[in-house]
Amino acid sequence: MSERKELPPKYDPSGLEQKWYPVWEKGKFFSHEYSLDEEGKAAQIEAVKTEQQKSFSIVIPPPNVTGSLHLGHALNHTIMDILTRYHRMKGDASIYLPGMDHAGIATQNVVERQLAEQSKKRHDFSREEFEKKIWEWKEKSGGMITHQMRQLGESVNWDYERFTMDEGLSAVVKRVFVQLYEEGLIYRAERMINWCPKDQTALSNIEVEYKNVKGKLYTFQYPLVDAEYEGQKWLAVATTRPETILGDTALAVHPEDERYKHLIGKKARVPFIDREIEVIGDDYVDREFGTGVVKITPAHDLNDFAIGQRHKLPTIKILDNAAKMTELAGKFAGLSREEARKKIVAELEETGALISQDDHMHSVGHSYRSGAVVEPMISLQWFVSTQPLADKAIEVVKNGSVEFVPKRWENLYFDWMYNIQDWCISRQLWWGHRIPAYHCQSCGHTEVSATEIHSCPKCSSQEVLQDEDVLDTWFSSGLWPFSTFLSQDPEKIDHEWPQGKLPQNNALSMFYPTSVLVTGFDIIFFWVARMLMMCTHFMQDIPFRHIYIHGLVRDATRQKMSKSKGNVVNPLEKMEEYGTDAFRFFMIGILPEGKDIVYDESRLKGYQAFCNKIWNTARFIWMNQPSDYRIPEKVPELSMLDQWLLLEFNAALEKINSSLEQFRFADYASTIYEFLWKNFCDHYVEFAKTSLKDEKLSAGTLYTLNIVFEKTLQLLHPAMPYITEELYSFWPRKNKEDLIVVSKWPSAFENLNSNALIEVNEVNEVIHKIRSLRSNLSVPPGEKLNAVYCQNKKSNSVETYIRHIENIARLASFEVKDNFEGKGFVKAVGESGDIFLDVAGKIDIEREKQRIEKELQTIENGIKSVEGKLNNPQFKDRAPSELVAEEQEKLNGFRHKFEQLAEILKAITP
RNA sequence: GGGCGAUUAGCUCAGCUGGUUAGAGCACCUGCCUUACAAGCAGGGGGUCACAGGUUCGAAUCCUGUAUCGCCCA
Repeated sequence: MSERKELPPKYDPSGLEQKWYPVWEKGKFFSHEYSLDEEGKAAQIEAVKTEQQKSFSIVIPPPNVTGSLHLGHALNHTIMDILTRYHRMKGDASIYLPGMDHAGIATQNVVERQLAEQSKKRHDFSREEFEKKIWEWKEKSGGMITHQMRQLGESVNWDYERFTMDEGLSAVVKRVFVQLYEEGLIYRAERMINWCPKDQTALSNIEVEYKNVKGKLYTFQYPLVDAEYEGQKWLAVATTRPETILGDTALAVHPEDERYKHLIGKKARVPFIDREIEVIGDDYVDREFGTGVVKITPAHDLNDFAIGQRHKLPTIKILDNAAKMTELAGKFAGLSREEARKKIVAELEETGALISQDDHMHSVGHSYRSGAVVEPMISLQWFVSTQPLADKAIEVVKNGSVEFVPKRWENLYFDWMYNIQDWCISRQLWWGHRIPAYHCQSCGHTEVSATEIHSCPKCSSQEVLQDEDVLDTWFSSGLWPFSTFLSQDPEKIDHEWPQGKLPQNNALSMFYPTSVLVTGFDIIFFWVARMLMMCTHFMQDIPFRHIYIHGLVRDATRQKMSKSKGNVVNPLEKMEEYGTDAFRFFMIGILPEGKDIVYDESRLKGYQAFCNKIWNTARFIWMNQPSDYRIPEKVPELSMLDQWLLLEFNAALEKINSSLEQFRFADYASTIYEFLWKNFCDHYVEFAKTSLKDEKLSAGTLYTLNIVFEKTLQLLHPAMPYITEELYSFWPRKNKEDLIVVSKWPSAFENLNSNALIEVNEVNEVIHKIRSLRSNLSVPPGEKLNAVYCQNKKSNSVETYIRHIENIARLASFEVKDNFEGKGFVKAVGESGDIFLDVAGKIDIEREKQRIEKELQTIENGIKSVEGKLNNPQFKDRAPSELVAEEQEKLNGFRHKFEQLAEILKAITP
């Protein structure tokens, strides 16, 4: 007899992660270069997929290198890993590609803060020195996320790990920039942009978050020159930003505003500054707002800028890059915007020019990264001309090449795409991809080139300097779905691209387009839109087939989780507390369809209990079979009970397959939860306790227990990788050395008798009815009763499984008879027959009466509802005839049951 | 102001193409330490499907309106 290792008696998740992850990683089982051979054995194959093989690919939405995984990531990553593990087991050439983006501002901030601790600043170093410091930091501390990803069990291919600043990806960025420039889709110009005074850089529109802020609406006198309004020499003007008065270049009124239209063309004088400006008419002005007169500061307000352009107004820049007042602000020069506002309001008040100041809620732009109030400014920056790119990106979603799941997120996408504005891509940072443009100091020519330039191609001057700015991080993230694969061969990029040919390689042809992008809706503009624009343009093909959008994880009170609120949950802590498997299952188990997710830890506890249940199920099987047991190659004879479980397994498998194909993860989780707990444990294992003692049944039972449990582990594996790998290693299957991670996804059992479902359901009903009666009548659990069963329709199972019923329902005897009358028996009416239970002297008649009355009520409701339908002549005419027949059948059933129950009620009433 | 979504049991949610006596998990109540599991087993209670109309033989499901809540854009 061969020795077998002992299955530990208690489920203990700790240690499973450390045990299995290195095995998977070192064995390269996450690599598509591993696949299954014909016998289902893991084998190494070439890195080229076979003809028949499908491919499945996911590139990670690159997390920020300074970050760590929060619950949102944990959810996101669990979903991606489930999909990848599922497709890998199905035999698809699968890759889940990991990596991070360089997060320009955030990373630079981290290192600047470190320098600040040593009382140093970025500018104390050269650009090269500073970049070197960031790389050092990245090597040392940037690995937080990869550590967490291993803990979470993510089956990513680490050989393909990418970073947006890698050599290969940087080469792609350069080539892309040059090509877009040559196509006229990148330009440099002075435009109104969003400026973050704290980080001292331009931002794109979507990096600005508008928040409603309590401010004040100041109304003050604006002096008129050679004009009057209602006998006064001034106009009342309202503003939320009095400090911008100094940069005013016009006053504006609505051209049809009867109050003011006669003033159009007249002059006003800017307070504090001796400058005359004109009163103009523009229908942008809202007559209802404030006094109906607005001041126009084209240099510091987006709308004012637009008006300024229409009316050819000068722009006067009164704020500098640090949001301090410039020389043009006269005596206020050097003050911050906040100080200047205070002073100006105070002076207006002193001179009596301030009419009122009222509390006012208004929307103010803040930098998404620093939180500072963003200053709209005119500035020389680089832009992507997005319209032509957006047209293609809209088209591929319109024509169904790319599908959002759930579909309605398309609306948000289209809405944004249709109103897209040019994208400001230059950032005044040192960390990022430096713009490959060179400015000649002598002739002013700008040359854009992927290779370094040392002399001006126009005037041959040697004084050529590379542009100081770097590109928006999302410029490189937008290329991620193909740059990650293309960067396999950095040399190819430089050799082949300049010849006008987009380089190809194996990885690209195998994995592009990727299968699905998994992300939160808040990121649709950041990644989804940009990836679609850039990839569709450069690859002439979509970046991904599906975009699966999930909600945000909120706390139990539906608040967004944030550090400042202190309600963040650290996924790593929860994984340690409950086990990674329970945590992962929890993440998808609570995932509603297209809604935000409410974090409810009691569910997590519940899934830990589920892990325990899985473990104990394994132990039950383990303890009830010989130590040298092997699942036989030849299928033994299977009873109806066995076939019932196999049929239930098939049903669960089908539901699981379709759930995963349709990204319905909560359905996947609940299907397997229910199958294992209810069908397998509560019903089949209970039957098995009797079957195993029966010589005729035991072989089939052992086979069924083992084969179904093994396959159930496989179905569970994508969601719960660790416990399934651990238990699989104990399982008495054919190829003992194989790992579940590369095992073959189950297919349905064949050649089954579908009557098993009906027959075993009948057995289950009989058991349930007896138990229910016992409980309702308060029969003590130890009391063994006699029972008789009269079937409506003859079937074999009930008679075959008398012993099972006796054991499970705790009966002294269970007999099947054609008809039965007996004193002291209580009768229960079931769908498939009547049950008589001998409870002479043991029952509580009142309770039983109440129970029956209640049941009568339910049936009566049913009868009424069906009768209503059948008595309606229109129903009979218009409803499909099968349905009418079905309803008639139902009614007969109800009536029969009703009569019988009424009879029982009469019989037990003294 | 424009758009999107939600409202089903105490809580979190299923219910997909209209046909159930409206479901699940957790919570709750009752009984049980029955040698796989008390992180368990068995039994049970609990809902006018937000409201009002409409379409239909038939509505939780489709349409219109109202209310409340949430999100996005301005």
